Amino acid sequence: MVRDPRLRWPVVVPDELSGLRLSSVDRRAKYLLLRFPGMTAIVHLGMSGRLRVVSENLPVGKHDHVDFRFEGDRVLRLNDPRRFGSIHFSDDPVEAHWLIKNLGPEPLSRDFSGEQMHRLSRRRHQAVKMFIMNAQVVVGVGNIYANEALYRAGIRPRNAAGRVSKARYLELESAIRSTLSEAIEMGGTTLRDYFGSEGKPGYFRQKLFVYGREGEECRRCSTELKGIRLGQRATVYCPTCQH
DNA sequence: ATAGTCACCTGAGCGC
DNA sequence: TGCGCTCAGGTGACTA
Repeated sequence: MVRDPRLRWPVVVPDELSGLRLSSVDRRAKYLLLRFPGMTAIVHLGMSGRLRVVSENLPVGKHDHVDFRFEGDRVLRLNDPRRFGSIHFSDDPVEAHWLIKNLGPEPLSRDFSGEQMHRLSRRRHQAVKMFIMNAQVVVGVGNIYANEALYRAGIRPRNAAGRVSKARYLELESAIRSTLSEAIEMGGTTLRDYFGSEGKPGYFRQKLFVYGREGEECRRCSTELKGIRLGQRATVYCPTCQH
């Protein structure tokens, strides 16, 4: 039941969804895949989206845009203040969906490698930070984790992707893996008003080396961390530890 | 084809 | 207390 269809794209629910039983929930990149027989809901939470299972009697709150109604009185309720999220439905295999089909490898899978990043990056002048935030290269690396991974790998964000050596891409691969694994372990990163599924903050913020620390001292060498903008996104690095 | 910019949206935070 | 401004972020669309 769509209360307000105005998410990133207008929400359109196919009639055939009615009566289907949710069979499983998967994930691809930052998309949640709610699998129904013959139909998949592709849900992105954007920046501020939350899904909660509540009673249908729970008063509808501000920004409660969509309800998936289930048996009994339970509903899966989407709340998304900033409306950067989205919901699509596909009765074809999701791998063929336009949002999914061009996505790069999962960063925690064996399909992801520094080797491949190196190969893909040849002759590219784009900044390496933008390169690893490109979902066709690897998925799941947003602004915060791109900053952190580059710090861990000792690479300057502004370096041209095509000039980063294979050895450094191998470093970067493990930096991305460790950064994301640890962040997941700690429940993600809470900044400002952004909270996790239980309404609790993510504690990875305490382990950030550079993100949000512009002007503060590098935890490793005490150099003042430098802030720049890259692709219109906040970028922070240590001029001493990262080259 | 690649690279860079724009746009979407709301609430937090800040200066006055 | 309130007003207005800036910023944050994911990612497709657009421009050059």
